[in-house]
Amino acid sequence: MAVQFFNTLSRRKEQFNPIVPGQVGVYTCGPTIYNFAHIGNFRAYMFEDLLRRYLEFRGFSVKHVMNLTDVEDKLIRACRETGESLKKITDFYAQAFFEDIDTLGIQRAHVYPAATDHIPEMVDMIKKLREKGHTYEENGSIYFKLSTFPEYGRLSNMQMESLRAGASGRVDADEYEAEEARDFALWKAWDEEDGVVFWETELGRGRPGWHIECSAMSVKYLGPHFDIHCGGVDNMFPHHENEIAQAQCATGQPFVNYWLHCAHLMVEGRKMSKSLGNFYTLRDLVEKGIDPQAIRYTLLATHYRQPANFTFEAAEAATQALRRIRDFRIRLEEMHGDGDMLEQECRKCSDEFTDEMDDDLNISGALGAVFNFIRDVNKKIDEGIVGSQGAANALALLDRLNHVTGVFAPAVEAAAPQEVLEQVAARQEARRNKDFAKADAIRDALAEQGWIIEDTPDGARVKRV
RNA sequence: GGCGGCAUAGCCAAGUGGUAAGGCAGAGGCCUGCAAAGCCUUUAUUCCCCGGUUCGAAUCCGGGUGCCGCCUCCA
Repeated sequence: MAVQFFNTLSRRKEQFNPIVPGQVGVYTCGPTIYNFAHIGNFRAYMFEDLLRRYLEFRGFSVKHVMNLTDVEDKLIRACRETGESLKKITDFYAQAFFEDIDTLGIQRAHVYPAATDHIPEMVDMIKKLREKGHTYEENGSIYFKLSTFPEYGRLSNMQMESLRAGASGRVDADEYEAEEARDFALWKAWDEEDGVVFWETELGRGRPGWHIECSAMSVKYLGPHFDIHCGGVDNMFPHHENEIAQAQCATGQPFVNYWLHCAHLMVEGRKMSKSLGNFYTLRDLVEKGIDPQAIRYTLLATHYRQPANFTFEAAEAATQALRRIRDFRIRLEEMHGDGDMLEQECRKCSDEFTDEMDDDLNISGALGAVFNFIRDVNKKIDEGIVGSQGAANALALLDRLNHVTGVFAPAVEAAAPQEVLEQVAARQEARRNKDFAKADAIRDALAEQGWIIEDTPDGARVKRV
């Protein structure tokens, strides 16, 4: 089977064929760095991470670009309210963002273009749009004239006529300067509220509209026509529609072949919101003592187009699932001698995993295949027929699948200190002497210190709780 | 008002016409000095509700109910 993705443009699964065989350009809408990202944001970044890793697993060479929005209304407000410079705020939250994606094991994109580093590119694109008659000016601001782009609305299936101006209640249509409320700003003229946040350009003193950065930067780093563009479903309209309008009108070429959109995350069955008290940043969850890998697992385990529900019970379940995986690896590492090569099990697992993932990244099915593999191999280990080579084959497979998912890694934990090992030895001695009361006392004492003792035919195994 | 998504066991969640994956939790058993880990059995006669199509539907169609997203800058 070939890789298939659900393309928002066609609303169906399509076989994935890159423009240049073997190479894939991926652009993903990144964070506005004005605050710590919340776990809903990370669900989207996790999906994009999985997409990129799976494409690489399937042999594609991927170039991944993710923008950082570092100039925008909320940021300017933050500057005004805190008195800090734009750069100080964005530098701080950009660093926090990178720390967070490292915590979650999300691979770094190849390029993280920041909007403020690409003002000339944006100005350039706006000039092209102006030359081609797609813009008009009002009070120094430049707007995109939607009526010049009949294709508008194709991605989100929105009929322009049906869009009610200001329906969301967030904008007072009367105050809007655009000829039509649907038109969007390419360039915003400076006003007093912007303070020192402005650029002097050929377009006048002002700042770019939000949408233009993604068009300008994606075209710069991936070319006018590239393969995949991702984002959350909320970005579909108007942001991605606007990107398409800007890019296609400016370059005269088709823009993106596959649009992939990630559904939202709910928390404890409700939409995440501060007023409901279920709004969490990654840092909040880590502070609660949840293993970042378990957070990764939880965010990853639901198919990306499915609305997901983050619960603390699910995070606990993920913690236990990871324990099962890690314990399985420990067992494999202890295998020795000749025995079953596990070739059949490995092939079955690998094939099923790939088939599931080929089908629009069906991670749930793929994880199911791996857990079936774990059970089948555990059974053979119980039968005592697995040797070191078979175990090595199984571990190699887990490593390969870990490159895709990041959840099949061995536990990262410090080796037991000497004192603990001495206690373990003392317990073994007690057991040999049938002094089980003493042996159990030592085990209980170690448990209180966070060490689990498991007796195996080859001796005691020491693990962190 | 318009457009779209979702509703599967206690929890998370696959499956989208052929008789309910997987993980966690629970129960019983094997193993163990006892545990832990592992394995086995078990846990939804049923997939939000009501109709319809079909030999057959969780899966298709119609109508409800509920939750979620978008409709100018929120993943």
